Amino acid sequence: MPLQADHRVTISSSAENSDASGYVLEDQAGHLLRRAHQRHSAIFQATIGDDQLTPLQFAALMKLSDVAETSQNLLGRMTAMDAATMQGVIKRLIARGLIERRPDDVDRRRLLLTLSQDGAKLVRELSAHGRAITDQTLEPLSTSERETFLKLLKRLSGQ
Amino acid sequence: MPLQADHRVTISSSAENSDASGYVLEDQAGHLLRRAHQRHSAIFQATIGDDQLTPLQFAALMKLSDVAETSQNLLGRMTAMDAATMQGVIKRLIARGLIERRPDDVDRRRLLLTLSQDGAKLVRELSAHGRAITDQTLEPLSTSERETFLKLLKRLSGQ
DNA sequence: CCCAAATTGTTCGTATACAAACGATGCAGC
DNA sequence: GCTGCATCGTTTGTATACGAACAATTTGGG
Repeated sequence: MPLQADHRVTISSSAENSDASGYVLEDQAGHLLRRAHQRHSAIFQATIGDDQLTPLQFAALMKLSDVAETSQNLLGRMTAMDAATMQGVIKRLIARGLIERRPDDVDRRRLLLTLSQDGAKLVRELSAHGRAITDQTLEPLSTSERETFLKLLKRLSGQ
Repeated sequence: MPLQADHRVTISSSAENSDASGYVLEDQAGHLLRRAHQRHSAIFQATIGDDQLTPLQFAALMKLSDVAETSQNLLGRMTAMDAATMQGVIKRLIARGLIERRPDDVDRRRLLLTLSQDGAKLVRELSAHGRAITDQTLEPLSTSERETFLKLLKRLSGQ
């Protein structure tokens, strides 16, 4: 059986018969969430205005600007990062001088984190970019569709 | 200022004033997409019935069962994986004996991929699990909400 | 007072995710 | 026929993502 020209794709007989397995990748929630997330990451990278900053680092900084000081573990839980991931994100933010860390006098297992002055400054500078990123991510939707989408997405986020 | 008991969280004054920066992490599309995707990955891991299989590998297998044979590059594009990622996923699927690879006689830059017999068998066995995963991911939504959500999510996926 | 269980944070290993660079190959235009 | 550009796949490096294991510390119950 010769392969088709150009793309070299051969459709299997089950696909020709309206996909007998009933599994269309393009319709699966997981696949679509991944793609939507990838598109969001690309918008973030193009819009944030600091090519050393990643979405996770930005989330940690923004949450720290809300709470002023918190433990590393709690920051991870507030930003949906597990302990190993949090450790790496914190390490890079400290290396950039954007946050500071001190042991908790009361519970010596804990480390307490705060924004440094540079971190606070960056947060003030990039907050508007953060909102623009969300806006651009949701750009294909009308105002009421955005509301509906976010409401449903929150229910799927386990929060 | 003494830290609060238990969680050691101090709310910054901007947060007390209804979050002056206007950036609430929990309301951002990017954050919510990430959490929804994490929840999906956890459901996948718990439901797929093969703890050596990852969502990306499963997607590649399911797409290959549709198309019978295709190039590595095209498979990557059909499953939203870039070339470097695809290379790693393919390597692991070949190592498990689930797919086979041969050079394209017509265009020697290309490699052509197909499911092996073991891969085809695994696809038959796990297709239903794949549909169950999507079902469980969308479980918090009613039927009409699912339809609405997927429609909107597709628009945000760039497809 | 002791001990088991839990919590916090680090490290390791594996799997994406993707930009950038590179080599091999193909193609179109001159 | 040659060349520039594009495509394909690999490799490298960095950043998550997360399970598992470990050490240090805390806590509550016996």
